[in-house]
Amino acid sequence: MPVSKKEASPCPIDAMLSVVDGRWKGTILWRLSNGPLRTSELRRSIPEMTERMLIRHLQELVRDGILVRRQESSVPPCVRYSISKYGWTLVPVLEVICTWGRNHLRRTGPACRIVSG
Amino acid sequence: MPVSKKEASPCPIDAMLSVVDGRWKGTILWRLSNGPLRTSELRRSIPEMTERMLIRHLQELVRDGILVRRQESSVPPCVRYSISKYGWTLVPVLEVICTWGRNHLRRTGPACRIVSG
DNA sequence: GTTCGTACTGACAAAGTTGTCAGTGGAGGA
DNA sequence: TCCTCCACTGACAACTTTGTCAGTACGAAC
Repeated sequence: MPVSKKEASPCPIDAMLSVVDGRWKGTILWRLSNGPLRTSELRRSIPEMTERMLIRHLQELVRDGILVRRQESSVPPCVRYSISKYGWTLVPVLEVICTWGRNHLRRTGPACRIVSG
Repeated sequence: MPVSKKEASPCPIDAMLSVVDGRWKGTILWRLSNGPLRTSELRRSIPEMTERMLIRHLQELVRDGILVRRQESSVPPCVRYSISKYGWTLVPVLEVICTWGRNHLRRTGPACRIVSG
């Protein structure tokens, strides 16, 4: 069940976009850029997102090497997601994207609720 | 008939991605970053893309203010698309995306055919 | 006078993404 | 005992995006 639509593309732009693309991936990465979070913490911090989609996106980000999944073998289970070393190379790119997007919103839409809020 | 899926989102990352997202938008922008092109020139330069999709993406990019459409009132019609002044602010962002993507492909996939080719 | 090229539109099918719902197993609380 | 929490899976419906096909108007080439 892939979440990102693109099959492997040889275009670097597509390749990059396929990593962050997905309805909630950007948001998830912003949340995690403040430090590791448990699955349920992430879910509660993005109430519009369903648990199903969260988990699907998390799995893809882990597959792409952007996130690390760490599980404490306890009951109830405790799984913590964090941005991997490789994932951190993506963060400055997201910042550039965000800067442009913020400016773009000033032309068209309302202020941001996710990043500056 | 929207091509980009996202309704207006207050998140700047989503806002930026909604502009470049779409199966062929990145490629179209790369082509046009070398100078204006006619519709048919663009179509021929990206043979995997159908004319229908090209036109839909072009219209969205014009709507978003990224491209400018200039029509010479001649027969047969001659329409030329170019990157707008505002659109040029997007190009450095695409370059950052491209750089990361190229590196990402080195971890996983083959070399690029669209940008470096 | 039939076909080609140009830049498009509309209707619709196919494919891809997201959302909904139910269910897993075991600890802990009422 | 029943219910909740935790992190997840599977089946499938709903929606979005992409692709296919036909058709428009006009002139020019053959």
